[in-house]
Amino acid sequence: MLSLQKTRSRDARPARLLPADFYARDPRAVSRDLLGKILIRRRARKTLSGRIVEVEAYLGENDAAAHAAAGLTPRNYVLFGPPGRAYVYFIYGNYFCLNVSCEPDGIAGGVLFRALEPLAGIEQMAQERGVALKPSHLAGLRLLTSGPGRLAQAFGVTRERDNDKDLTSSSSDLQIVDDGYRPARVSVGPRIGITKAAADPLRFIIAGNPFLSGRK
DNA sequence: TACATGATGCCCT
DNA sequence: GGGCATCATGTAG
Repeated sequence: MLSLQKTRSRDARPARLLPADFYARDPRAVSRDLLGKILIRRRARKTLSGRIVEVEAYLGENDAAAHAAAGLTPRNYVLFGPPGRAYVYFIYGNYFCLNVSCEPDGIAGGVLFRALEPLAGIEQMAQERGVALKPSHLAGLRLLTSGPGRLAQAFGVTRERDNDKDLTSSSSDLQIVDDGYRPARVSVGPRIGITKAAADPLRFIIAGNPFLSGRK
């Protein structure tokens, strides 16, 4: 049986807000370095947070699977803009997906958040997801943030509310911070749910983490 | 447990 | 009008 909260930091080290230059790099490098960082949604009543355990890199206009491959459009302009901004898109008529823009301003690239390990605000996440939660039950917790559509819903992410939001601003209600945690082992494999460029190893995971997306 | 399928709406051609 | 960086549910084994 896997223990819960495998990645909860024991350190008292204060969390550091990731700056824009962290994202102003190749999405593959950003992806690897985002594993283990913490996504935070600050709300009036409660703060939600989750450890990043699975991401995918989407490259520029030469990546056939990337939205940027279509060239600059009203939908995907954030990918071409400054680094560290939220790119949110609507998919399959039901779900939003959250990305962060990479590369310097003018160059396209992004990272898709595919799975988090819930850390704080779990009751609120369950409410957003509309799931009845049995406390400390792993199968139930996995339903909250194990998948890109799920984590966006759990964190209340929408295109209207969050698209083009600056994740590197200290005044932002959506941020990514480093609390000093470092993954024991990172694995890389093919991206999920795509047909073009499907073989490229651009999916990055914390190996063995119980909150990865997909069936167990 | 594994796989197939329907729901659902926006964007781009 | 086709396709889509998904998820929940149903059915078969």
